[in-house]
Amino acid sequence: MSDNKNVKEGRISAHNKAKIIAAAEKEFALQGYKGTRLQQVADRAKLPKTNVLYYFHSKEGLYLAVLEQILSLWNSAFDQATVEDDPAEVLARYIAEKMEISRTKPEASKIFALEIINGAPNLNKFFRDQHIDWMDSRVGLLQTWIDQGKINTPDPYYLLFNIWACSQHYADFSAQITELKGQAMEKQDFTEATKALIHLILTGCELTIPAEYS
Amino acid sequence: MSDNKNVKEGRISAHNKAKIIAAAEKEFALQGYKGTRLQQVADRAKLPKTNVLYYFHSKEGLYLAVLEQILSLWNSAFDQATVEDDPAEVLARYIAEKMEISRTKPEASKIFALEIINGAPNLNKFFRDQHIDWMDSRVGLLQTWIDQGKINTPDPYYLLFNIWACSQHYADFSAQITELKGQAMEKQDFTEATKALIHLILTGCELTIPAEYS
DNA sequence: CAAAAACCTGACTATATGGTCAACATATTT
DNA sequence: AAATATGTTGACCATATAGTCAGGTTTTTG
Repeated sequence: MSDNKNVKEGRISAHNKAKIIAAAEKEFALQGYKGTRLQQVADRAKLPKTNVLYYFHSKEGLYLAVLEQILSLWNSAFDQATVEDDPAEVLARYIAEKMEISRTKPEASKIFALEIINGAPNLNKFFRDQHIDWMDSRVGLLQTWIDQGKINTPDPYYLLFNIWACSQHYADFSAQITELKGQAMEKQDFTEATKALIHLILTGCELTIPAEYS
Repeated sequence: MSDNKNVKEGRISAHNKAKIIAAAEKEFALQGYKGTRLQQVADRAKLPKTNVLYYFHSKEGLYLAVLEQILSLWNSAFDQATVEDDPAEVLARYIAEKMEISRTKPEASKIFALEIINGAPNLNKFFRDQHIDWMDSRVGLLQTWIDQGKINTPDPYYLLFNIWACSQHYADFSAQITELKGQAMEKQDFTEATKALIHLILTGCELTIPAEYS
């Protein structure tokens, strides 16, 4: 995972890698891949630029390391859901999870968005196949629920796309939201936005909203 | 609008400006501002790079011209809706319009998204104020409908954000959607996606879906 | 406590790219 | 048909930046 045959296993200073990746995450999210300057990453991490290159042999290597860490955020309780579970519970929890990521990891969300807008040239390397498998599996589950008449929605693909779209939006478009609401969203605002989204999606699927999410 | 005191009103060759802007739109959408090379814009427009600089004195000038054109897409029938109108009709039509823009102008949508992810440094110059006014007005309208019990949703802001999020998603994340669905969305797929989204949002607001959108 | 491995970094380089400029070409006006 | 405004372009430049390298320091290991 993290030992991209870079250096033969950094011991004490794997600490530095973390600092650099954290700094790089912020820079990539704000400036994009091409717009990010290694010098700025180094400055943010309070290390000389050469040190950054020492751990990650190239800008691309650094970017891939950042991306790899970001993709781990896709893991969710929804992965293990089965037909036995309650659709309303599962979906509400999934939406809440996604919203929580947007709140706590907005940079990760932005980098993911930038990558996809760019045509996902790097994601495909180590994400594509498992992502497709995951999708097939989850679409299958949702379709079963639809067939059983438990949820009412025209298409499981579009349902998932719309959930992702809305939850990601609160991270990716935070600048616009801040302008239009007059101030940045706080934790409390996210709680309300999450409730609103769960209300919209579950009601939209003719599901009853679980008590803990209403 | 288009005569940024650049050149004293190009006559025959305002034609070139259009060619350059169209080329730039594609490049900026795919590569981002920093990632876009003027040479590539010029190549795509089949003109020498110097000619691009002749019409748009700088890369930033070109970008702003592109952005300005994109922002005109925000105009919508929803702008003129009043309390008298039928909320279901108005919202369904608005969603359909937004989806149509995602289908026919994906580059514009992507550039807008990139700009906002970047913190909207340029949008604020000539979009911010009117955008805020528009939002206040439309939120007011929706709130009236909510108060009248015509639509059931917790918050007009989040309703609009979620509509934008979903409709934009089909343009911005087309690469991911193509991977997961196995092929790029065609016009017919957009028709289905639009129906699915209208179903989700209107049902989510406890509105009846107008016949022409079901 | 050596020796080796890992870590650190200032000085440098190759290259790419936004932008300038001056000479030239073509339209437009009087 | 001058004269003037507008359009065209190759050659050039200043600058920024990813990446190299050699010589150093610190840490780990036997």
